[in-house]
Amino acid sequence: MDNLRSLDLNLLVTLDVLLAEQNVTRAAQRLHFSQPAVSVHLAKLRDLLGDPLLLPGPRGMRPTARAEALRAPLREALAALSKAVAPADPFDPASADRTWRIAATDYTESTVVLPMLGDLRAVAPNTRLALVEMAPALMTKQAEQGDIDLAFHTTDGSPEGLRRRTLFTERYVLVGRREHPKLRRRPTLKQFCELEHVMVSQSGGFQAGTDEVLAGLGHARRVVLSVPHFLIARAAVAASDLVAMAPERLVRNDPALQIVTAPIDVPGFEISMLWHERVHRDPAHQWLRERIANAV
DNA sequence: TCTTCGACTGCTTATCTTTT
DNA sequence: AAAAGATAAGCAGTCGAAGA
Repeated sequence: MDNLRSLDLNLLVTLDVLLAEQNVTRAAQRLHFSQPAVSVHLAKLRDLLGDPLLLPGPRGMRPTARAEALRAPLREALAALSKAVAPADPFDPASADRTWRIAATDYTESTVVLPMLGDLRAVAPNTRLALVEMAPALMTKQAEQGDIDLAFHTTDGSPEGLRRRTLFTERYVLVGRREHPKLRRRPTLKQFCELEHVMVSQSGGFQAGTDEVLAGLGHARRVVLSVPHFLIARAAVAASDLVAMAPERLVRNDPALQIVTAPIDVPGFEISMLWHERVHRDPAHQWLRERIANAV
């Protein structure tokens, strides 16, 4: 590439037209330059390439052997460059064979990825999906390096420096197994506190938003199981008399579960999808993001 | 950090030179 | 003599260095 540093690539465009027209004046017209401008271009090209390139002959300007040898490769190179800087082709899901890498928790896998999976398989059958563990601290870097294409996170506390789009707002509901004897009707606050609860905490904690709300009301519940993932909480609830305050979308279509409105109002959360500026305008990424937004 | 100034570039028009 | 190419002069825009 070093031999290109001293070369104004526009001169090559002029040379290409000159070789086609074999006439400085006509080349100038095609390039929308004045004749002297193209004449100067030609002089520079002659100097640069150490060859007269075009010589006056019996019928206009005739290319030298060097110029003739340049004609085809120059054509090809300019066509390739032109293609490279052309607007990106629109994304064609039917023929695409790329792999998507998405950072998600088990909750967003269930509520965001699963609902769009069938659609994705049907519309883009040759693409692949890799779900990777969500690590908020690494997310921005992963997105920047292209290790992940997309991530999901609660809008509150989501990593800085990424583009985002809100997908939905989630609320908490009280959930227990179907036929749970204490959930035939909406429990009172006292009954709610007497139930045995399971909660989700990455760090094995026993305090969550629900407990803060209860504390504000002068109450406390009995959390007897703390698990790091939503899906195991759901499974535990389905298989026992434990109950949980769970995100509604995670439990609403599960026939093994009974959903009840809780006697307290626990603030929900908002889920956003996040992506890097680098892929913001990429047609393939735009397509995927739109697909996901529509599916939820 | 903003402004100014000079060098440089790439074009134009006008004109000269060369070729047919 | 006409057509085509080359050169000259001038103008506008850009860029980097220097100064406020």
